[in-house]
Amino acid sequence: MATLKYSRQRESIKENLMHRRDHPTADMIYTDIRKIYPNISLGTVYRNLALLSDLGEIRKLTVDGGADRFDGNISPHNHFTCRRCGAVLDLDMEDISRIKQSAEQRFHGVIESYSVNFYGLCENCTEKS
Amino acid sequence: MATLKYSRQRESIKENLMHRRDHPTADMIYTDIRKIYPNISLGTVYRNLALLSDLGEIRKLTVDGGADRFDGNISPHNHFTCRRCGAVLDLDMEDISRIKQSAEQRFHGVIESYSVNFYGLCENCTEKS
DNA sequence: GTTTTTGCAAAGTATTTGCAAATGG
DNA sequence: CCATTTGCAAATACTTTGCAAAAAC
Repeated sequence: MATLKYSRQRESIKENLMHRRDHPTADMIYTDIRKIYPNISLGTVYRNLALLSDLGEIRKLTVDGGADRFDGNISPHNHFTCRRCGAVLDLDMEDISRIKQSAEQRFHGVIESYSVNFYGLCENCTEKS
Repeated sequence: MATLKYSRQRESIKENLMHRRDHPTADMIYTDIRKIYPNISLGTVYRNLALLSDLGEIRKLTVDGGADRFDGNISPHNHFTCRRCGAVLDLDMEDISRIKQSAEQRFHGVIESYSVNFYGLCENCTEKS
């Protein structure tokens, strides 16, 4: 049955994710939440991130190099990862969802989702080049 | 100066990658190469894959869930990953490289590359649903 | 009271690295 | 010879998991 029960840890994790725009790793969230719940464990953070992601309440981002990132913004949008500082940023760009239809055209199977990641140097790191 | 020296292990790894279309993980390549060089170590496989990837002779693919994949085909193309069997397939689809310009339009930084991954069920797994 | 969630620690993957020996040029 | 590469093993990074206690309902 797996009825879902409330937990303040989970609530706090979601809350944390909703109020930041930096696409943190599980560990970054853990560090942050510990200021409120000093006894929370990293395992609990991972468990709840997986659960929230399965529920579709948050989004998990797999980017090149390093740990997975998490995003409280589930509306369709794409990301940029800076190869120098590692920052993961939202990209403000026109809708490209037609690439899904484009991929489906000659594909024999079911395409359920897709993810687009851009890489390069962010504004900050470009200046410091 | 880091002058590049020949190594049959590296040659064999590249050769292996060039003759398969299944986007293997480092470990899959390791298993295969050991039939030819039984003493090769997994570390050597990882080192050479990283080197070849840095040289631009092969491509490293980071996909959701699990180990990185490697592709001997460096011409621009996109991939599909099956959530059931884990297979990573090439997608035969129209050119979508304009999404890069689209992303650059309002972005203050440098976009050097991008990767597009589609997810769902492959033909085989769709039938068995 | 029963079920879910937690904290802790240990285990499980995936990948990298230090070092002495082997190989390449 | 000198520089690079290798094999091996240990180390690291990230994530999952077993279990008894705590919290939710």
